[in-house]
Amino acid sequence: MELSKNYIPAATEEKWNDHWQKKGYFHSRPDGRPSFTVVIPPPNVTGVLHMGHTLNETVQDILVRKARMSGFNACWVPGSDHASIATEAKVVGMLKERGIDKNQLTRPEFMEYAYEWKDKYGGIIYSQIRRLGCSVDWDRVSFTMDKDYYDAVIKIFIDLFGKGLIYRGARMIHWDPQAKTALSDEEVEYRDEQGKLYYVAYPIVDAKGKATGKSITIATQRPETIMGDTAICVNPNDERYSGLKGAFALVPLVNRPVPIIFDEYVDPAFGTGALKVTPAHDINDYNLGLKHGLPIIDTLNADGTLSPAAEVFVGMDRFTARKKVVEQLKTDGLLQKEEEHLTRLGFSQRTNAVVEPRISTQWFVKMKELAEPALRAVTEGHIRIHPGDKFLATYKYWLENVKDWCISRQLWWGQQIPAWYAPDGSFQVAATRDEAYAQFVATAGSPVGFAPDQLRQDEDVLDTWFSSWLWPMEVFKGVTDPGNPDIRYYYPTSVLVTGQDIIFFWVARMIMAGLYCFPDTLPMAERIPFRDVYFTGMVRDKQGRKMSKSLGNSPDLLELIDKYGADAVRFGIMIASPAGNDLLFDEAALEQGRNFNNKLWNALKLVKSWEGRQSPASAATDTFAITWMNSRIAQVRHTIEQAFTEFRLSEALKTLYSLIWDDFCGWYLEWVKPGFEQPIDASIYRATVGFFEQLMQLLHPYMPFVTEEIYHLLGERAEGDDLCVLQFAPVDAADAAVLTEGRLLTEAITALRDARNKVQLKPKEPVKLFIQSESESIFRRLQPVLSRQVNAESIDFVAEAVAGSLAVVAGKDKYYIVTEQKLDTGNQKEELQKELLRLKGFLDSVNKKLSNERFVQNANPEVVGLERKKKEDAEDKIRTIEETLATLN
RNA sequence: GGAUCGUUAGCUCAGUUGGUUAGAGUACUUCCUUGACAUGGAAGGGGUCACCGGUUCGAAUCCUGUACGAUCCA
Repeated sequence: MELSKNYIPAATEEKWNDHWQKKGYFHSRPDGRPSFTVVIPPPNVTGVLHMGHTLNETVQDILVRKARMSGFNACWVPGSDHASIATEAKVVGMLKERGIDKNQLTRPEFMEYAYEWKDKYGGIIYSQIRRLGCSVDWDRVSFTMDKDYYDAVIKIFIDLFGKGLIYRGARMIHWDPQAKTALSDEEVEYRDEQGKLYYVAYPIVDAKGKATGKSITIATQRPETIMGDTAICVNPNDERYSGLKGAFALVPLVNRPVPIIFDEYVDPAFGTGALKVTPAHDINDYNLGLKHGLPIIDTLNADGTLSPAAEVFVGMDRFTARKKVVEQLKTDGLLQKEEEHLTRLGFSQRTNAVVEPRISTQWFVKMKELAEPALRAVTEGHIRIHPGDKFLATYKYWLENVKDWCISRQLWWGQQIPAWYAPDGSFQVAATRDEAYAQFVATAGSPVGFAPDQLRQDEDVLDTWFSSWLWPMEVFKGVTDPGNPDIRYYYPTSVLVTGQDIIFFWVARMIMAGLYCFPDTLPMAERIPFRDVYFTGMVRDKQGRKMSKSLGNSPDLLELIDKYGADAVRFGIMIASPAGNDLLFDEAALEQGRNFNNKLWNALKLVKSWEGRQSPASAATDTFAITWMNSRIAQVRHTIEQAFTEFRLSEALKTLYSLIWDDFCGWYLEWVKPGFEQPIDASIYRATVGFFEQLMQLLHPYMPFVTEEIYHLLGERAEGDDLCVLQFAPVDAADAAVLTEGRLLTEAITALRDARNKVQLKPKEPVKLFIQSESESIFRRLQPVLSRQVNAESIDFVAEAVAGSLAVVAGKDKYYIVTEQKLDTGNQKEELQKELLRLKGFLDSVNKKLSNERFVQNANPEVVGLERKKKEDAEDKIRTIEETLATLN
């Protein structure tokens, strides 16, 4: 078969995806093997995979494929979440384009459109996961709005409510005026914005409302909330205002007298030291209001326009109203000055609207009781956070300071809250209307004065995270069908791979939910949702900026795969991705991946070209290359195994890359390569194919397509003999002596090539080589390889310098190159003298250490021994160079 | 403002409990196109490990502080 000049990924990727799937390799069902379970962090249905996902999915696939090839029953569950705010916004947008107003639709009608949207766009994510080569179990795709999943969410809600862990109440919450819904604390992103501080004078009046002619000046960033003021507050220790006890201030624009109150909360140094108190629109003011018994005047509507309570500018948007209020204050002569002010504003994570603090009746989860065991699960080591517990402190801090979780959202796309209201406003929590009615009857103890169909279900839905926190359990039906064979086999899952940005949103809450769902009679180790959490870093662009839609700096995954191939994309993102650190995404890394594919491909071409010209195996064949390659592979496999246990996947890949490129392609293949059109010994050919297969197997988790392709091209495979399920052989022990000899050989080759290079001796020009060494017997074994690698037509061993030769020193050995070419050897002496100087400096430093009594006394005996060895080596090398220099004079 | 982490070659990063005069990749320089691969080969140059001080026989590594940067939280 003719192999193409370069590797063409597109030709193989689809083929192997189909093959693996047809074979059902990625489908898992419980059996006698240990399980290795991973649940995908569900990307939401609205989106496409960005580079952050790509990194996450690649890491998971590497772990899963490695486990699948290592005796585990690997199960990777794919899925997506319904992303209630984001999806609803998209659906509303779609409706708008069709000229439909959401408010004119019934809830079921809206849901129909939402599902239509989900069916159309929800699949994009899955096709991308497939293109990337992810070995997920497609028979287990889960979605947070699936029937069972929906039921699970409702069940947990009812359960938590029954235990008093969910309550309904009026609190100050974060309000998204664009999506017109409440948000949890975590859904608010704070950013610094340049704003203005307005200094406004409030006339002072006495208790009877009579003007005193004086005024008090406050500084505010939000003049549009002035109409909601119900007090002015100053610090009791602030002497400037001590005369105002019992006085009142007149709120501008609405002329309402409000009391002047005193509280140490106020910072006298900020602004004027006087604070306007607007309990309806600021969390701190709200708390002040509670403390001082102030009335609450809510001057904003749900959509962020001014409400009738504002009295002025009613119906106007809050930001327009701000300008209008400022104008009016100017007209009234109450605006004293404006100054620039840097302020931190909260934005809705989903709609980017400026969030309003708002008092609202919502549903909350009590977090304290859930947080305590979740904290213990980590601090007691049942769950390990990687890398290096970098996030342990963050995790602890959040759990120790956690506030109640607002879980109701004023949306339709999501699980509708199972609370049923009677006409009098009282409610029962139950899965169905009938159950709720029965509960009303049971609670009343007598017939109630209304019919079941008069019950009204709560209009609101639950926060998406209130469904995704059940993910590791419910993808195996652990909530709706507890104790089923799947949940018993796959739970706890093995490792969770995710971004550090959702440590609170998701990771912490999953741990809470996992511990809550299983009875605490079970040991904690069986209740936790996963044993290891691996946080990947953030993917940034070349300049270190976050990748974001607004910057447009996030590349399109499918385009990258088209351009470089899925394997190269996986390689590029992994090689640049030190454990847990942010990675600067640069297409140059993908190029490196593509080049690596090509290198593998060309090595394949070379090996395949030998297939047809094997000569019968002969015992006399030199096998140093084979012994050495064997040991190198064993050595690297140890390193890789160790790296995997520590989730240092990038490092493992680097090691493997170097083993394949440098050792296998760079050295080994050159060492066993037959001469032009010469036959190759059959045993060497077989060994070479065997090494190649092993290397492809090791690389497979990282680059599944090209390795599977090469594995099949290397030889005829029986049905079902596929790399992706080929089990790893036990790791051999590496032979240290052979590795040392290998180093001696490669160092000799490099030194001799360097010497040739420096005297402009063409590679094609053959030389006679003489070696003066105490390791003669080793060199005799290495002779065939060495002579070919440095183009020596003969190698002889000598006891002293060869006259008229080019002398080369490498380590403790001396080499003499003899050629008929006229050589300019002028630099040779200088080079040696430079090296001599370096070595002498080194020897000095070693001697200094060894002559220091305290070092010899205090240091570890092994370390002292090492220093003595260094001293001897350095002295040997110095002697070698000096002897050589002497012959040059 | 608080907390956490970081600062090593032009760039991106390794450097595991302190112990060879600090390593990769990439970029750069020189040479090499006939037989796997120029998406390549052979070789080379490049770092007082942010800064100050301390602990130690010995510090990129441990400690105090400074500067700068990042992230999270308020």
